[in-house]
Amino acid sequence: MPLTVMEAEAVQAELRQLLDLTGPGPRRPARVAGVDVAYDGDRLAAAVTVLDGTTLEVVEEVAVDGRASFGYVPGLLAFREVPSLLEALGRLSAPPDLVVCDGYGLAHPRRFGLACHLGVLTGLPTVGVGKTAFVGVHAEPAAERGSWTDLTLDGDVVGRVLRTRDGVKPVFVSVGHRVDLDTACHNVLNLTPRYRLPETTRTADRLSRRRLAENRRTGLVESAQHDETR
DNA sequence: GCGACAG
DNA sequence: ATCTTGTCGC
Repeated sequence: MPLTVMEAEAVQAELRQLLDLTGPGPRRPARVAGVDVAYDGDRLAAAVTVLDGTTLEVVEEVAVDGRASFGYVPGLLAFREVPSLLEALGRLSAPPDLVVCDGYGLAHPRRFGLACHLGVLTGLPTVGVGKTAFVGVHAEPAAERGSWTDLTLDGDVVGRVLRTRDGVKPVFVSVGHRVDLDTACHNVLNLTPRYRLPETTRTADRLSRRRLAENRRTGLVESAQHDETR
C-alpha cells in the first residue's frame, strides 16, 4: 500500500509533532550506530553498524535485504529508507545510545528529514550528516578541522556546515531527535579522527554494499524473505 | 514559469 | 544512490 507524495507529506506533518528538540543528548555515548542503504535497482540492502563510542571499533552489525517501495523524491527520502532501517535496528542485541544518519534532520524543507523521522519512530537520539547541500544558505567555514558556519533556512539556524578535516570539503550536520546541535557536532568530530565522514557512516556504507554484492553473487536474494503482496 | 533538489 | 579511468597524494 504505497503512499502518494501528498500522503507522505501529511505523515511528516503528523510525526513532526512528536519531535523532541530539547536535547542535550549523549556527549559520551557508549554505543554509536551508523545506518545506510545501498541500491541495485529497486533492490536494496540496509545496514546498521554499532561502534564503541571510545575506540570506534565495530561491536555489532546487522544487514537486511529489501525493496524500494517509494521512489526518490527530494524531501521524502525517509519513506524510501526508513522501513528497512527500522527492521535492521530492531535486530540489534541492544539499542544504541546515538544513531548517525546519512542525510539531513531538521535542515529540511518541512523541518523533518530522515534523521528526525528515524528518531521519532525509534525514540532514539539521532543526528543527520549530509555530504552535499540540500537546503539552506551558509558561508564557507575556515579551513581548519572543527571550524563551522551556520546553515540557515528561512531565517532559522537549522544546522551547521562543519569541517571535519583540514582543507577538505565540509559536511552538513543537523539534529534529528533528542540531541542539540552542539552535541551533534561534538559527536561528529569524535567520529571523524581521520576521514571526512564519520566512521559510523563509513562502516555502515561498506556493510550495505558488501551485502548487495553478496546477494548479486549468490542469487539467493530474499526468496526466503517476505514475498510480494499476492 | 523554470530550475534545483539529502540518498 | 549509481554509472565510471586515470590520477594526485600520503
